[in-house]
Amino acid sequence: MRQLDPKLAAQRPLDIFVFSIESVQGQSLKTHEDSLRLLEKLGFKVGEFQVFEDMNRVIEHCEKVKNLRGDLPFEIDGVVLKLNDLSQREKLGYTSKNPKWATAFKFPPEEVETMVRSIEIQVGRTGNLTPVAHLTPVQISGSTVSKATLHNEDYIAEKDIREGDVVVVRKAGEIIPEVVRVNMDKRGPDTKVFEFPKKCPVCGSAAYRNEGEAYRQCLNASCPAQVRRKMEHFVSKKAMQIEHIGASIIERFMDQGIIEEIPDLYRLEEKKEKILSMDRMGEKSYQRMKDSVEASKQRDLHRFVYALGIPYVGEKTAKVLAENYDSIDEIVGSSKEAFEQIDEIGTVIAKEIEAFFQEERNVVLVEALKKAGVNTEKKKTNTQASRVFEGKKFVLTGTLPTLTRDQAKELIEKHGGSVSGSVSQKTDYLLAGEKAGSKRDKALELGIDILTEEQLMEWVR
DNA sequence: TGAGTTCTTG
DNA sequence: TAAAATGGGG
DNA sequence: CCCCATTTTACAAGAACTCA
Repeated sequence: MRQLDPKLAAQRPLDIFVFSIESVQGQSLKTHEDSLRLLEKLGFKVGEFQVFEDMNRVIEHCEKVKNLRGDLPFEIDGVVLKLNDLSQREKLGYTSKNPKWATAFKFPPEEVETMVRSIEIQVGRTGNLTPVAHLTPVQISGSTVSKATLHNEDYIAEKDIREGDVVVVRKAGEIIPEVVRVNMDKRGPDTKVFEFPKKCPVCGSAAYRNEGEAYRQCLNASCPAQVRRKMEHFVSKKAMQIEHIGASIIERFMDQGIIEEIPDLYRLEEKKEKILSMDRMGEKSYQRMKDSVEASKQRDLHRFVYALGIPYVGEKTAKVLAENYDSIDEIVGSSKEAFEQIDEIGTVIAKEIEAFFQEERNVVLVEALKKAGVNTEKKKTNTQASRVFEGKKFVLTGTLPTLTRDQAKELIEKHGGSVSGSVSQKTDYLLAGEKAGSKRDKALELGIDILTEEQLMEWVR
């Protein structure tokens, strides 16, 4: 489906099951069942569903579907269980990743045997050493598996996984390869217990493992592997979102001495000659990278905080920090006592943040980025407003439940839309409240979408 | 200790 | 992991 | 025009760890 030319996609024998409806105008849906019935009535195919009152029936149903799996004209990997009552759903809400009102019952994944050719050690952004099994490639549920993570030292020891072993592999959730166990019957006579390296495989410095911790870590902050991974993290989509610079460009540029550390990304023009002289690097590639780097100077504070790669400061915690401080300088100048006062930040993370900014190198990094022109301050609400209404013309009518007309207008304009007085062909949306009159009729006649205040708010959120 | 996040992997 | 888009270079 | 390398993106889980 992912085609630039829709005609190409249209040629493919595609079909759709609709499984959810996000918002409807002029209808109040109380349950998920209602919404599916409505979709059916409107002519959409919906996935098969059933409503249960009793959890035991739900379990029975999952078992039943499991047995039906092979008979279906399409592949499934499980059954989705959702709370039917929409108001109850709202009460449960979401974590930052998942709804709390739905879960999936997954069928046991297909298991296949293959051989562990070698166990390689990778060094991550934080210095953690993670062992990865390189396998003789095998097909499992539709794709080729050639590697699988072994997590850590203990995991290997517990399952006694050795190079040369025949192992049972499966794809958890049909995606992530996992080594389930060793087939001991097929163990060769001269396999050796895997010895986890005590040195960083990249920089050779001693790798320590703290009491009670799972990972052995390379503590050398200048370890090339770590520097590289930190840079990948910095440019990544959820961090500074520098497009067209990925893992392999970073690696090649580092090998060529074009970049050594993160701030060098902002000085590509100094190395333009060298970049262009590289294989498969032309003016266009250079310019694209340059433009992306330039654009990254305008990212909001929370992205910057996340991009720094402070231990345990992921996306969520970065946002929490950015809500509590207006700039990176304020964060750098703060203390662990202050961090601890913030909800969701405890003693451990507070200490990590403080320690991070006590490192000279990290302060230098922040200063260098600031100097390069990277934004390190929280943007004002009006500049960070979304542009969801860009180019859209609105007309207001009736009395809105909570907003005054002026407030609604301000909100629409803040998000890039415009408001006009009367409904015409050019109108994109009618925002209608109580006692909407002729404008509403006109909008209906012209087939213009009619929004409630609630839907408008939903949109800008 | 349960819930949620981070970190890592293909 | 797979697949499409993109640009470089032959 | 074709081949190739690179990026991007969706998919997703499990282990480790923190917070409260």
